[in-house]
Amino acid sequence: MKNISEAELEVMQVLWAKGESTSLEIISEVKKKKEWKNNTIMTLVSRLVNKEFIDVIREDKSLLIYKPKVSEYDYKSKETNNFIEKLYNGSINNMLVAFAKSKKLSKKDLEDLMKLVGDEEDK
Amino acid sequence: MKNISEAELEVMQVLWAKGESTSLEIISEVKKKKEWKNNTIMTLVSRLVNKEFIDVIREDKSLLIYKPKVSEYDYKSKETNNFIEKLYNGSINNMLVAFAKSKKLSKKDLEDLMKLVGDEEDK
DNA sequence: ATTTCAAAACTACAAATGTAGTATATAGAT
DNA sequence: ATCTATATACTACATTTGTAGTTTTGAAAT
Repeated sequence: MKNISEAELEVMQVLWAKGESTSLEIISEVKKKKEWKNNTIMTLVSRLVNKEFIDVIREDKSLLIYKPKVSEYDYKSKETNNFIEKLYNGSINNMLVAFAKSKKLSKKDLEDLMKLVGDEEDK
Repeated sequence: MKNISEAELEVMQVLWAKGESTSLEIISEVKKKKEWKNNTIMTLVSRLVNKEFIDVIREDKSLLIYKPKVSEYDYKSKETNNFIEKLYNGSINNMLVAFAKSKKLSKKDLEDLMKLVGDEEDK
């Protein structure tokens, strides 16, 4: 599978949030965060279509509709695993240790997570 | 600051682990993980020197010595924050929730971390 | 002093990425 | 049927990255 570049990710985030969108909606959403020209944004869209991360649907009249082909969860967990592999030798714990030390992860954060994990493990 | 590319990171990991190395050592270490030509590896080194992630020291005779200019911790935390910013809206918790759900993070992992955080917070 | 061999420097080139501009096609207005 | 506005497609170009090959330099051997 190809990669989603950093700029392209901005477009995917919109599609994941909206489920699907027209070019106009993508453009207006992306512009809330980035000062990119319409053409720039549409170039990213079309590259994502080529890379098969987005489906294009022609719904009868006029405007095309763009729809993500990969789920946000699938893509992000793959990426996250990759990231942890590269920087932390594959151990999420290595990573968290670094964060815990820098105080960016508090006891309370962890307690909340414990609850969540507890619930999930019971299921 | 510039970026360390994925291939370049392989070189930095060696330098971080060793503290400093000669070209020969870098090459032999990198080759333990990647099937790259010597020239390829040295290209990465020289790009890192240009990007100022590595210092070159000419220690009297012959072989140059390469030394990291950024600390592993500094670089990796910056990168990690960046990553979390891009994918998880800046919240490490968002990320952990995803992992907890996929069971890649167990209750025991979290308990271990709790201890660590506890210790650190006392200091 | 000359030769040789390896380290270091420099050059190369395709693919991916960021960032658009230009051309075309077509729905809607007249 | 023609014109117009703009959505969509296609082209462009500099930079970064992956992946080396070629040239130069200088220490060691003879």
